[in-house]
Amino acid sequence: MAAKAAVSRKDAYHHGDLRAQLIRATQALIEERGPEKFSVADACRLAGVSTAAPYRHFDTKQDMLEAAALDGIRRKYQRMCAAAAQHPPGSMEGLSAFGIAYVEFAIAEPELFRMIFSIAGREDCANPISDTGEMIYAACIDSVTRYMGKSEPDDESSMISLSLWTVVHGLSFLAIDGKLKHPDGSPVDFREVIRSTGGRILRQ
Amino acid sequence: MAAKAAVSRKDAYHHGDLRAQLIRATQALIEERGPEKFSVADACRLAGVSTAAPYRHFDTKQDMLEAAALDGIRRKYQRMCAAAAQHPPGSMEGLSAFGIAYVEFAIAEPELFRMIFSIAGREDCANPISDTGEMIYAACIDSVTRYMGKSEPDDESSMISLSLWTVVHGLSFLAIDGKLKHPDGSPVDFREVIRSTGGRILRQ
DNA sequence: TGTACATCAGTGAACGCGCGTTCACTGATGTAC
DNA sequence: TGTACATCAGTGAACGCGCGTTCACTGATGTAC
Repeated sequence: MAAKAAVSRKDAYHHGDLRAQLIRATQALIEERGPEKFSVADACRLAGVSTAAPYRHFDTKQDMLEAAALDGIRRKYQRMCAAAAQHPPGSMEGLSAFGIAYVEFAIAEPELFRMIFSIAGREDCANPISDTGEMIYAACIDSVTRYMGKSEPDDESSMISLSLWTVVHGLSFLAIDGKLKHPDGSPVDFREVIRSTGGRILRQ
Repeated sequence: MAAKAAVSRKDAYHHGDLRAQLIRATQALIEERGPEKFSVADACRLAGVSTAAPYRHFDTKQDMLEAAALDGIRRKYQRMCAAAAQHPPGSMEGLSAFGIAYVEFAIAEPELFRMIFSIAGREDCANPISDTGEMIYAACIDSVTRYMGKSEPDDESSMISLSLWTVVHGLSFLAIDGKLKHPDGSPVDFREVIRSTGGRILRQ
């Protein structure tokens, strides 16, 4: 699916939403061609504005990319929380849903998923992207702690959280790299893997 | 550590090794500045040759990047095999060493590690990078099958291999993104995690 | 061993292109009176 | 309600730059005789 101009030039003037729209355009282009090929000019074409317009909202190209990544991880966090909220807090089902939403986001927006982590990994100092990542991890530790019937996180619950995160993170990358297959080529259901592996880790 | 010219212009002439040297330069630059910032011209400066020289060995910039990734995954495969070969075939220790070498490669060359998988994941058709990945996975299945005392891989041994791969792949990304920490900030020893989680998965 | 020559693997200058960014500008909007 | 004006958020033209790639070339090497 080729990206197309979403807004006519006329409507773009003072529409009050250009920042958000440029972020969407950036994300769409990254998925379509990869972050290496991304250009500010392309994002402008897609949003239907002049190439100077983004500089009212972002300092540099790098800022645009980081804003796109930040928007991505925030959406991811929201979806994970929404999925977990369908189940009792601290339940096995809630934890599974939390992890499943993690992998689903990676599958839905693989290039953005990759970019989120390569930015968060490359930046030395604390930044909003890492902060949101910390919130996700904190929510995981909290659920695990509740699941185990404890009032405060301890070494055990945090090590278990790390194991769960490892599995979910690993599954995400294997899924978007097309490796989640049985030897005969049939697809592996990552939800099943999360439920079974997650169960085994939690029950030790 | 800034990359520096490794060879004087004089020596570069007909040195018979320019292809390999450009690959090393490409890898060094990717680690230093990230793949987005990589340019053919920079690689030439680092190798001490003119900007036209690479075109004796590569068709395009993209070819150079792919050659760098292919060289990377082949080195990784060799190191993993060398590490596993220190232990009896099909032993727990051999499997752990195999996985530990996987994560160690990711930690040593994080940007190359990322690039290997984003190229392998993005390419539709089979390519040499994916082929090498398949060899690594096949070696894992083989070891697991031996460990379980079976003569042929079956559903069980391949599912266990997938779980092990998930853990090792996930740990690699968490490690290079600086997430392998206890809540108090002290580092988590990924070798311990591999041995313990791997043991639990293998023993079910 | 010496010479002629084909081939290989570089050089260095040049190219056109698209990019990121800047600038003076202007049309649209909201508000004070 | 109508008008004047400050501010906001765009335009469009332009810039200089560095890039990927091409080209005719040339020095070094290996080989046939």
